[in-house]
Amino acid sequence: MTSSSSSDDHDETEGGFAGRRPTINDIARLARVSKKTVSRVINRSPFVKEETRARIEAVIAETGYAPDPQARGLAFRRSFLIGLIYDNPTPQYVVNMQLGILDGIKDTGFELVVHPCDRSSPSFLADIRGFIERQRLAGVVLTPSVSEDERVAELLAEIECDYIRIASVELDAPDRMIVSHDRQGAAAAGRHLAELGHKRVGFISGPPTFRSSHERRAGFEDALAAAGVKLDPKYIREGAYTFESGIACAEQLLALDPPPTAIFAGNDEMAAGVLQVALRSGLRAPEDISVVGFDDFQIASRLWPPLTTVRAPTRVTGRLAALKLLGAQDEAPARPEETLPVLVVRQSSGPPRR
Amino acid sequence: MTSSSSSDDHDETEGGFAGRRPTINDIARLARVSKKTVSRVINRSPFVKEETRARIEAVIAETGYAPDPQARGLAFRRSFLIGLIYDNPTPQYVVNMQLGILDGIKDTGFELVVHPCDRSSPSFLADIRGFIERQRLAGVVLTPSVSEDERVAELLAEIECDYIRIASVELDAPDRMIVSHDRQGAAAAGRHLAELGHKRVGFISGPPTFRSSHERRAGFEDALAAAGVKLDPKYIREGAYTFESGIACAEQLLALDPPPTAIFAGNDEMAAGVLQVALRSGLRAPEDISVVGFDDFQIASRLWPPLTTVRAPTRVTGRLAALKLLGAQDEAPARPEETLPVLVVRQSSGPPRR
DNA sequence: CTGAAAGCGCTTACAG
DNA sequence: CTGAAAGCGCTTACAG
Repeated sequence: MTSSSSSDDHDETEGGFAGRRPTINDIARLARVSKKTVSRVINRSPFVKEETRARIEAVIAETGYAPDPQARGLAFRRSFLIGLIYDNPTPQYVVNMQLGILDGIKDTGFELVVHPCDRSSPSFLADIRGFIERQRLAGVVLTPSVSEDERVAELLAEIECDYIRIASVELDAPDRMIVSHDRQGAAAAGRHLAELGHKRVGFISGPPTFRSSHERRAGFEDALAAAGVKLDPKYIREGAYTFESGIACAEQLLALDPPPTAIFAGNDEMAAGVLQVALRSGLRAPEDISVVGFDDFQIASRLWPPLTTVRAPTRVTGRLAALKLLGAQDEAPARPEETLPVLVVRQSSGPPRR
Repeated sequence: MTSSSSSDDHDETEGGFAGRRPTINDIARLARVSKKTVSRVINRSPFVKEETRARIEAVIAETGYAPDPQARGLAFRRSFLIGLIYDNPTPQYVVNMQLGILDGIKDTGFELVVHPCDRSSPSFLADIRGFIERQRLAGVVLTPSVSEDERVAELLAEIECDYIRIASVELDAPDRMIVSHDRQGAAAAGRHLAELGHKRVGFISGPPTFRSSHERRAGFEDALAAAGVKLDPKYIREGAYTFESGIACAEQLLALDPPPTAIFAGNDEMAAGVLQVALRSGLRAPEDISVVGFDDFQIASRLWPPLTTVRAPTRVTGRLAALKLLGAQDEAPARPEETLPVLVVRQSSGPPRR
């Protein structure tokens, strides 16, 4: 036995590499193959004899070997990082989305890098480009409203960065899109209010720059119409998806004569504004005014009365986006019902007084 | 001129590298130095002649060159990634902390990788270890309550990973700690209620497993005592920093005879529970019961009445943690007042009825 | 089905 | 103050 022929009489199982982690060379030597063959196993090449593969995998398991993502990335000219690009004021959306993406990349060796940005900044596009090119990202997930910006999509196509756009309408090729079903969620809110017997119904939309604003209005309006209730333009206001805009719009709507008996706000933040105005004015919900929101973020159940709202499956959406980005949609398919928004009826909605 | 002596008659300014980004070799060639010297400039070595440095920096600026973090990381045996490790149910805390860390690493070439974890999982420590070693993280920021787990600190020391612990008490060496001043924030809440004239004051603590629970209680109790108000044990309940626990504790406190005229909850979530119980019971705040929270997250101003609370400078704390981790505290020092919690008086607190 | 050579874009010793 | 050589831990051609 020459001194170089083997060293497996040393303790080279887990933690036995003199404090350093095993590398592909260690695995190759222990399994008596070239590192190229170990590489084939790592990358799931089909061109490896079953027996060889088994031997290599045994050594990998025994040593706890994990390939170095930086070295792989350097050779691949592409990192194992997924970027989440967003410009969203709602922390809970961001956190839920992150959790979902993390669900999707779990045990794949990919990691999530977060990148908030400012769509109104002059360096908006240059920032995104720099971020992606510098890190050689494997791909990015775009959430509204960044996802709705065609300049971003064009940029990503130009620099050949894989991406998934999450939006309420199909803005791109199906394999680059996750469509959230805002329209259906808003329709559930419309049916709910119609079923309760409301005729004078108010609506506070999000800003027109968000596609979801239009989708939620359309779903709501269609569902009302289907139940024979007309959404009167005089009961419609344009908000900005913010608490403050909810307050301003609610003040206007509740000052009308006659006022609406119910208000559907485009998101929970604005619904919170409606409730605050109502309570401040001495109105009671739902006796004097029914209020329905959209999102079902934590705030919804903390308000008084607890808010009837539409729960969007943000985390599931994030997981699906990650799986699609990694081309692994089939691995953990979501049940269809998991991807649909669902109406959560709490105490802020009830029949109109008369 | 030999064919290899120079090629700067080609267009090799920004975007002129035939679609590829410039590398250290391109810069070295254009600046007529070795790549080692370019490397010295990148790494701010003092041993470069000023004239040489200027020439290299000019070429870097002209070409838009940015060193590849993966290649640097591979050579350094350490990535340019900062990990945020947390087990925290409050989305807004997480998002604010992320924003702060991103503030701190802006333009440094480092990126933020998020890693939520479950402190109660049997693989908790192994997960963290795997995450750090696999990615060769440059360092991690730990937030409560992960930051308070000595096993985590020991693990990080063992694998020689730099870390910063954010906690309400000095648990570690100063250069590894960012101390949040929970005690002072809670004291402001205590002074506020004492000044309003409350004598029968209730307190709902966070879970004993969080150091902040003790700090907030101590600060509150001390401030009351200084004002001659005793915090009677019968008005103290142990919550869990959750909305539900706030409800449960409030139900108990408000059922006492006589009930407290004011309640300080250890965080906004529990304060929201207190307000919900009060409103549900037909009590009015602040006329029948004053309520004060801690955090000033979005929910605070959405509640009815808007919640008096203590605003913690989470984002600033995150920035300071990142700067400390990168050893650049001096670069953008925070003004001391930026790092202190501040009482935000809204409408949920007022003088007791009698 | 398997491997030896060259290379990804940087840095660390080591010289000078 | 500057550089040539070797190496970080992988993968991509290219052979066989």
